[in-house]
Amino acid sequence: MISYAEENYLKALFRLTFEKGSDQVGTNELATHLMVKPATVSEMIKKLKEKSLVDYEKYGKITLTKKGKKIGIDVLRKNRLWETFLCKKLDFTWDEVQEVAEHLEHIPSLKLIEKLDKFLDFPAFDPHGNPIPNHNGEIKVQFKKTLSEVEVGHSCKMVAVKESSNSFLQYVMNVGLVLNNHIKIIRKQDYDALIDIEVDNKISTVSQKFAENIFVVCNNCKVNGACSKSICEL
Amino acid sequence: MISYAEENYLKALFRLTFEKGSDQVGTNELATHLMVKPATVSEMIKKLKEKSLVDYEKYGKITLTKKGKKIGIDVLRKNRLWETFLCKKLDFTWDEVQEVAEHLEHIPSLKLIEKLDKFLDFPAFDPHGNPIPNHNGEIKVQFKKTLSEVEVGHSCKMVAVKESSNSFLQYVMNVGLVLNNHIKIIRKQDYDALIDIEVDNKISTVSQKFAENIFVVCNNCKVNGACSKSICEL
DNA sequence: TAATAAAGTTAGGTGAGCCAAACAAATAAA
DNA sequence: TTTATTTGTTTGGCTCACCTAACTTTATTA
Repeated sequence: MISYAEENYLKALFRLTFEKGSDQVGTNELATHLMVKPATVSEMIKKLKEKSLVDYEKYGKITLTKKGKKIGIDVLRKNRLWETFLCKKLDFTWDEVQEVAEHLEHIPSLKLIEKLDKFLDFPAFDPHGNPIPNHNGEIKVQFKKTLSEVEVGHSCKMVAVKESSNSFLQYVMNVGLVLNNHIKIIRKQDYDALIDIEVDNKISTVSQKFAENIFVVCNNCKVNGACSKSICEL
Repeated sequence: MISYAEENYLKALFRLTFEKGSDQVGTNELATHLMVKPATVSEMIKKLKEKSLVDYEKYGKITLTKKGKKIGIDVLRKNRLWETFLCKKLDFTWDEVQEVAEHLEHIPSLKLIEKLDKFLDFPAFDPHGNPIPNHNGEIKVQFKKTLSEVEVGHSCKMVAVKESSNSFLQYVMNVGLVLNNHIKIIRKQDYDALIDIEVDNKISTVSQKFAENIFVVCNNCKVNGACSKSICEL
């Protein structure tokens, strides 16, 4: 049996490794992410190792085993399906869903999540634009970059947000940005790194920090020859 | 802050008092209902008393305070709304919902439950025919009796089930009984208390025990002059 | 390379919620 | 009314997931 806490550790480990592109996670890093103390992580990792959910040697790095990774992905899948449900069916705004989904993701029922997936018509992306793992644990990956990387004069489409804090999400809404909006880079200020963007014929000025947290796919500048999707298998 | 366990105690206390029609609950009785040991109940009741959620004197009976009752009703409301959701939207059968709803009922978000209520179009009864408290904690009560009380020759309509065990619910389905089905009492066997009932022109034989767990409203025999509904206020 | 900083571990402690076993009170039966 | 039974309480102990404080190892930098 996997507890709520263990599920959270496995989800966090998967997210950290997936987003970094490296499967090496330190205990302090994990502690920060989970908002617990490093001592607590040391203990928990010991337990997860005994259950063969992570590989770990003292003073080394944590890596998920296949079994642990599967559970982490499943929790992430549940999280994102519930977020989608809250937005699409219950009219939550996207800054309201995270807190509730953190709880819903731990409801233990395979049938529930499969039925929910069907009810939502098998969505591939959640309200923040993040990919939703399918029931096999496969994840569609977009060749996205951050808004800050797009060159002046080029256009792009917002496909996801990197941060998920309420304050950031509310800020994004205030700028008038919505998922799939087209954005044109009008100007970049060398001096203070401010960026002028055009959305719906309206020009706004945003900071570098802001732009680093907006994911886009770019029309002019293909990555790897295409902006399409690939699959990240378990 | 109210924990999952505390919520379960308050829900159980409310259900026991509501179904018995008395607000006196013993610790052993509660322990049985919650499937924990009496020692555990004694401890927990001490805590609930400190939080002013129950009234209790040593070796006496437990009664809910107004505050405790409200929480109990709210948990029951969540439970029944989620059950309705699972049946109506996710195509769960009514014997599958209880287990999952036991978890969903503890998701802490007022907004969630109000939006869910609206999404389901403010249902007054759950898939088992049990009343769903509204957002003020008011409960519609039907003047129902058990199938076993209906006289031979009389007809009635099934409005709820008393038991909620999987085996019983599956049995009910196998007999071909569905909520709101009309049932006619054909014969009662004095010797072994078996009852012949007619449903959809099909005659089945059921036991006394079975009939005691089926709630009906009766066409021929009015209770209190009517079969309509009243409101149980907080 | 030695000193310092950062990262990670261990030991001991906490509250929640459960248990078994021993005990005490209240109620029912002889 | 005395005994037996049921009901309820207390004590000490368990696991889980967290903590602080002290310590050790590894990495960095002077």
